[in-house]
Amino acid sequence: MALEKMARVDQRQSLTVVEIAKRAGCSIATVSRVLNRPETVAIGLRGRILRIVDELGYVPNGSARALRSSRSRLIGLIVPTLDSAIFTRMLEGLESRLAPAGASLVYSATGYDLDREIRVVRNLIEKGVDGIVLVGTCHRKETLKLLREHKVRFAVTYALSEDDSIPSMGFDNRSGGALAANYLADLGHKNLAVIAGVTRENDRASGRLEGFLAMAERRGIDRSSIVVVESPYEFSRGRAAAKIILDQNRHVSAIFCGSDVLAVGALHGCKDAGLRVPQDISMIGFDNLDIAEYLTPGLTTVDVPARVMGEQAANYFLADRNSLDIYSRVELETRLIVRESTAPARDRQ
Amino acid sequence: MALEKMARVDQRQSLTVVEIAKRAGCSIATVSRVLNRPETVAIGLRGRILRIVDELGYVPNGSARALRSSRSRLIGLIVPTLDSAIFTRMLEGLESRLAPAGASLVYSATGYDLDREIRVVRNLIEKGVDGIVLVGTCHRKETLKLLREHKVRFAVTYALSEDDSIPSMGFDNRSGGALAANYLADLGHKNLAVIAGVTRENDRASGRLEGFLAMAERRGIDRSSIVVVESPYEFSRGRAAAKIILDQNRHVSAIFCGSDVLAVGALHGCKDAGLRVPQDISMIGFDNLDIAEYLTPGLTTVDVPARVMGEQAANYFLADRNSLDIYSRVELETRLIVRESTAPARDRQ
DNA sequence: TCGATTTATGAAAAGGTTTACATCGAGAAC
DNA sequence: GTTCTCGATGTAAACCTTTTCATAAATCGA
Repeated sequence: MALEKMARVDQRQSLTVVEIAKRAGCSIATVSRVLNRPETVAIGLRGRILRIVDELGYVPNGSARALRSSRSRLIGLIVPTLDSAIFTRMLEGLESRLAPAGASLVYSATGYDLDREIRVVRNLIEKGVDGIVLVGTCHRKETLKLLREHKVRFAVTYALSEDDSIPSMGFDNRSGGALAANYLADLGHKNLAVIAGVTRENDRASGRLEGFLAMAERRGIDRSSIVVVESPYEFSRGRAAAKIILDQNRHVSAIFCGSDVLAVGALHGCKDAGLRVPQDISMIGFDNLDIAEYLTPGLTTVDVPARVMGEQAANYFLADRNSLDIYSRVELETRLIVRESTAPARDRQ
Repeated sequence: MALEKMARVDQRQSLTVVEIAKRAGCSIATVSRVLNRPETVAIGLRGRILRIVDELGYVPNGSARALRSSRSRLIGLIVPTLDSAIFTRMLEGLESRLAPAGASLVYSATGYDLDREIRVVRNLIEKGVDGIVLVGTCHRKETLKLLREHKVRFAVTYALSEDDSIPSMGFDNRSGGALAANYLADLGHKNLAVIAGVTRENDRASGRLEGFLAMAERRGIDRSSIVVVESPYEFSRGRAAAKIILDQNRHVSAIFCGSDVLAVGALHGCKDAGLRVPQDISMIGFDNLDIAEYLTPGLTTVDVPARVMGEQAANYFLADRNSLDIYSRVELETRLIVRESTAPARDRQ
């Protein structure tokens, strides 16, 4: 009797495919087949096994599964940070597609540090992820080397890779910046300023800035006349940057911000300086965060298809080897969303 | 020669502990030891092995490791959504502590659906996570059963569990609501309204509402006089809710919102109705999102220690069995952050 | 110097699954 | 009726670690 009890305890300890097979009177191979490709098992036996699985509450051991099949159903997501809601939107897009397929998302942050990115990638590879989503095209050689040597599927988002061998689902940051410059030029603004993100080792921030400057020039605005300040994507930094710009250049009539977060801060910076938006100064953001619409004034901004990027990336990782090419490059568009923070330039001294 | 080449290809295919051992002239056990408890291996041999590991770029196979040691270094995070930045803050807190310990975060969303939560939990257990972070105290029995049967460490956040056997790191939502009611009473407001989150199967939303109503009553405001509207946490819903409230009750002088997201919307709803905040109507939010400070007017709100909850949860999951109790319950405080969206009640007809 | 204790290393099993290959039976083709 | 195919199932190896136990060497106390 004591023995029986112990046996029962033993069973409880871990419920494996062996126990299921025993109860169903079949081999463990068949149980495995039912779990993975049910159509290959005769309907009767299949039903019996499924019922037992359900009754006993059997949950397969993912580690064993991953070890043997070398597929973990884990997708790594590496972003600079989630502080700014823009990456969150991509994450939600990814997860929404991954979850129904039984895949999960492993999240890691780099804090905009490319060296840290290397370590993060290594860690994710160690965890056995089937794929990794990266942000931007600028990465350390070692990062790519790791990815390639370990044959981990990966893709780049929030930008389009020039390298054809690197799958990317994103948009052209330069065009986005150009959109803003073009619109400001249309409104007759001639004295421009930019609060860019930190452009060092950040292709998105530098792309937006470069695109803005190039288009401004094309529209007849002297590039060197444009005041550029870089700052990290934080409300307070945007505010401070606006202050710096306005202190030094009272005649600036429009500011383009590399992100909506910066723009929110800059809006306050203008207020601090006693300037009204858009009457005295126009403001354009980038990202089109949900909040942009609910600011006062509503923020004119460049919309970024963040959620779609996530969904498309999911498609890519879920695709089987053959149809990989179909999903390996997705070019999306930015569009200008005009709200109340921009107005025609007033003649000012 | 052809054979040699093939052998080399074979090696490339997957670099394991065996190869490291071969090159170091030791057993695989020793390699494993160097990787896991380096201090148990003689310094010389250890160095040699480490160098080889580095040279060859060996990365341990996490699945095999997890299978054998039954620890995956994966922590699951299950939240309703990341749309609202409040959960993002916790996520960042969690990740910031987990990453240095070599652990990673697996993210899953439930969309406020407790049945979906069951499936998500099962999926995470299957992935072999070492622990699971849950939001709130309200869960299906089956969810807890799964967690217990599979002996997965778990904790509840954003609330305090009444059940002592359930670890929680959170705060009392009722007190938070009470804080708001108390302050509005202090300001002399008598005609109150609440835009609560959807309270069904949501202990946080209902706790905040209940705490608010109870405190209002204590402060001499008739509970039944308070207008309550429930809506999902979306800007547009907050706006619509405010409209409903103001249409039906022009004499309402203060609105408490169950989240800052609702408050942002409600702020707009007031503007739509031609009311000025705080001169005509006061507004209090909940969460103290970063944006709250940057709204116009700055939003008075109840601060939630989201990041700290994440950090504390990480501590709990990182703790070893013995010191588990120390971390298993962390009671945090909410505090009222007063900004410009609240003002003393004016006498109005 | 000798036995006792500790330290460093190795051999081999175990962890739970997937999958290549073998087997068996039944129906199809001739 | 015999051979072939095909579908359903079983057997056993393989995936790559960690870890227990054993062994050998080194240290220590007396």
